[in-house]
Amino acid sequence: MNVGLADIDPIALLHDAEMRPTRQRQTLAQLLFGRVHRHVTAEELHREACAAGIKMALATVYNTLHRFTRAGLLREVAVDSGRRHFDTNVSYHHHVFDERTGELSDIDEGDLQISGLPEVPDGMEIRRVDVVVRVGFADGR
Amino acid sequence: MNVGLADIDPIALLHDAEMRPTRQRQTLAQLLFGRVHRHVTAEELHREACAAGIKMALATVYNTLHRFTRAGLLREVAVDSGRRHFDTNVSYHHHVFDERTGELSDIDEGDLQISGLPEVPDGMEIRRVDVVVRVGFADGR
DNA sequence: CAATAATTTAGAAGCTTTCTAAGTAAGGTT
DNA sequence: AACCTTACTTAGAAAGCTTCTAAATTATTG
Repeated sequence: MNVGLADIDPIALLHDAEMRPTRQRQTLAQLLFGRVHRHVTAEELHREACAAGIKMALATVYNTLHRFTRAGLLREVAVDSGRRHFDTNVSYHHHVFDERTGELSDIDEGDLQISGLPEVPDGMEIRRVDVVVRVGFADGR
Repeated sequence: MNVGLADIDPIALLHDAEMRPTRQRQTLAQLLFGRVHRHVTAEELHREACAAGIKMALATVYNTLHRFTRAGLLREVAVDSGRRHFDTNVSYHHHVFDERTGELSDIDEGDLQISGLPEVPDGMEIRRVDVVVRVGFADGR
């Protein structure tokens, strides 16, 4: 349960997403989908790619994160109003956000349950439900 | 339920929040707490204040929103990673976010229920739980 | 009314994200 | 391979929101 992913083939993954298998995208796919599920921001992922020796423009990371999201490989999570967070786990689940560290972690599907989602008007649909449990030190800060 | 607030006295409100009753803060308090519950961004509130004839620096609006939040008069809602949203309704409730319009609306307390909130380690506490139901057109865009 | 402390302000600065236009790489065809 | 076409990457600029700074103003206290 949620321990990891099968080893993936970045080229096949990119092919399925109808994206050309460039060196940059292969690197990012490897970093994102290579092992366990992850939560990343563009900046973090960019730093990792550079650290791995594959320098690329930050704009490329942004472009790729958006393409992956559009392809259903990533899901965006609205946690803070400063930066965008992306989650490789696209199945239905919710999050804990640690306000000290800025770290995001999954709540296993089924642990947290929601009932009473509102009706939406005809022609509209629920796109996503974000539940973020924000935790911090009990003593204020 | 949730139709409005009693008319407030901005000076008393500011006094209770241990904030000096400046003209700017009185104006903002009036706009925020004068009638029904509201969701605002700094930019919106600033525009309203200017439209009401009380020009003030955008920085003042930010400062005041933060002070009000710290005083428990406002609550921040994490919905989009571009701007901060503040809600005058600080009681426990959740939100619907319309992705077309960028508008935020309340879900009445009790309509949407959550169970199974996670345990947090000793010394930590749950600061806030944000539930945002994101809606949009059923046909993609 | 003077003295002190808090607040406001304009503008600059900071950050994250997006845009632009030019260069580069990939895929398909011969 | 060589070629053509289209997709992708890139650096840098630009945009958008928020915070900072230092000086001027305003509120409070004695």
